[in-house]
Amino acid sequence: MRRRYITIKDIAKALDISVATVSRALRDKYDVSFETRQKVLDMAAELNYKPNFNATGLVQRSTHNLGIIIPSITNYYFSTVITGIQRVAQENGFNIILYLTNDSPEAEVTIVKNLAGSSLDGLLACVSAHANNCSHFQEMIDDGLPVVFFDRVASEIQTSKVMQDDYNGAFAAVEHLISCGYKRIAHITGPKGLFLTENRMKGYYKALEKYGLSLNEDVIIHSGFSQQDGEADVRQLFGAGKDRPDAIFAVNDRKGIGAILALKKLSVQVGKEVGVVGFTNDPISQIISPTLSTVSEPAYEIGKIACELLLKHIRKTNFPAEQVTLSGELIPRESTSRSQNFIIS
Amino acid sequence: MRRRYITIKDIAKALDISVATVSRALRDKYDVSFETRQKVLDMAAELNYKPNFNATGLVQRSTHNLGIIIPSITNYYFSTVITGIQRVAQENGFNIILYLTNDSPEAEVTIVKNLAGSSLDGLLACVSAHANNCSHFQEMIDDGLPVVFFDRVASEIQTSKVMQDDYNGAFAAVEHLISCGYKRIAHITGPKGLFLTENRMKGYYKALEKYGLSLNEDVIIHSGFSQQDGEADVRQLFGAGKDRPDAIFAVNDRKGIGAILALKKLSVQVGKEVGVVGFTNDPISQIISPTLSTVSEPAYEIGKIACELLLKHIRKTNFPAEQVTLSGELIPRESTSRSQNFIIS
DNA sequence: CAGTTTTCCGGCAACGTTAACGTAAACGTT
DNA sequence: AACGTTTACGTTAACGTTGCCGGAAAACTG
Repeated sequence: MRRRYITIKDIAKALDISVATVSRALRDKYDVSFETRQKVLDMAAELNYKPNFNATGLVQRSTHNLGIIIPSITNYYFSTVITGIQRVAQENGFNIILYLTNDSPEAEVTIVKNLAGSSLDGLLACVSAHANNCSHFQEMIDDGLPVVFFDRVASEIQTSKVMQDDYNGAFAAVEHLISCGYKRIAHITGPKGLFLTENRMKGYYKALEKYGLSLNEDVIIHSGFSQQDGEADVRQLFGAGKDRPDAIFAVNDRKGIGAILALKKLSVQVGKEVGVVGFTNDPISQIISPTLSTVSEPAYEIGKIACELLLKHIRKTNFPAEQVTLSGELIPRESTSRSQNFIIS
Repeated sequence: MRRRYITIKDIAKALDISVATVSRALRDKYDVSFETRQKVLDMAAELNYKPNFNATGLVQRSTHNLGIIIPSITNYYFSTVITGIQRVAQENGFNIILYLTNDSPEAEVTIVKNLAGSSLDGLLACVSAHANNCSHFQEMIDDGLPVVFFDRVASEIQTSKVMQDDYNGAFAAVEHLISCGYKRIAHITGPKGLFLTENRMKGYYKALEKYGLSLNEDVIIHSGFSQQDGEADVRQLFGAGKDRPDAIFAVNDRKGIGAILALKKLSVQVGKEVGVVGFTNDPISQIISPTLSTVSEPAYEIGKIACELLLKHIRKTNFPAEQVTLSGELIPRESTSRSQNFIIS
């Protein structure tokens, strides 16, 4: 139980006017003269008045809180998206409340079901990797809570979504590998069923098709999104008795990093013997040796736009759902360069 | 303006009892019979009742929101601390609200001053790098808002604080460098005046002193905490006409990474010629080549304990301030190994 | 100058919940 | 049988704010 704060009643009493007038004056609305408004503002500043969001929220049926549901924040992409969201939210006087699912669908459902409806004005969501069902989000929307998806979107739900151009990004990545002369290109990707995974895979297929390379299901591995997953995938691809690929397209940089590390352990010369390209442009991709070729993702921009869209949904009921796709850029680095000579350390 | 939610009034009306009884039944308190409690619970489930936090917050003078003020979240340490905080908060039914200062003292002051007091039950804070004054935090505390500092603490403020053992960690790092035979050890550190910076510097001094190495102010550089700062510091240390150091103790891994990259650009063999040790045990320190020796920080644990302490302050007024120091561990890797041979890529 | 409009302000109810208090019925006690 | 106790509920007043309505005073109209 906190100390009592200054309220508009205190201001009203101090100036011997009514609370209604104070309220209007503070919100700069109709029906209040210049002088009284000035007096109220001065007194509010003097008493260090802070509005009580619980009270305003109660009467206006709104808090100024936006929820963010995200698998984790300990990687470059997610933390940058959140930074973008936070920036827009702060500029517009909204708080962001963070919920972490740890990529567990059960945790996600629990969190969403427990979202006390009234304590949130809107929701930004990135679905967990192994989600098989998104009806809990649909329920929120039916309840009248605006929801905007980013990155890992729930394709079956009709609402605004913001993502990078997974299809064309993947296409560019694989096209780049092909243009470097790699022929047998593996794809280590995320869980099946995820829209993001599907789209990057389609780009991969399309590039192979365009350049007349045969599609080989053996070199496509579905697993999680972590560095460890990347390492394990490569160990599998390069296991004994396998027909080894000469290039790897990883669904993201973390898996690409894992791939490079695993290849180095296998004494494979990355770039020269086996090309690797990732997706994200995580700063770490410039630090690893050899540096990792990748496709940049506008993470900050995605967060920013997602939040802006959510605010539009909040401010205007029945704001039509928009689907925004931001394009990235291919960034060739050493991991797809055959000319250089990298020594295994 | 959201759709109206089910309230306890609806439940009361449906069962033809009073709202007070419903309220008591839902909170499992005194003065309600087993049968009516059961009826209320069933009806609440049937109607999908969700409590309105604005209303409870208003009457109890509390929300279930904890604020986190932090310079940024796009690095391993901070995002991991937040993950720890989030976990504890979620388990205890608290939300966390994120505020980012971007290491700008002005932004920090603005954010703290605008924290609508009534919308927060407590505050976790990590002060910005160039803060010269922490009176805005003191004001919050005087206002009755519990505040707990973590990592970068404001030493002059009397409240609970959680941090790693900067002094002994730094001592261990420098002692390790000395034991590896490095003699002229530079220290690239954070801004002056920060408690964390001071403590790590004291550990550095102490190790030099213990092993009879002379202290040379020329090889101590104060700057920011980023990788770029680390690179710039090394360029300065290894500039023309300088008496070059043969080892670098970086205040954190990001600067250590920057140092390694800069040294590689200068064609200096890291480890063999110049040893580098960082602080944090960021995963990236195992990915860079050569891998970076470091002192681990229990980031998740720090977040967890900070949040637990804050909850204690919230639940019990005048809970005595505690100062928790967690010890890390020296992790020697290639960047301080003279035997190995690293080729510059 | 009477009548009409505008300006400015106060009173009151409401938002959903809880705490304090009141009370009727049932139960125990001697 | 008369009294206190306990149990289980209802009534009411807050919490801080805003929206609606009404009304007095001031300003404008012809």
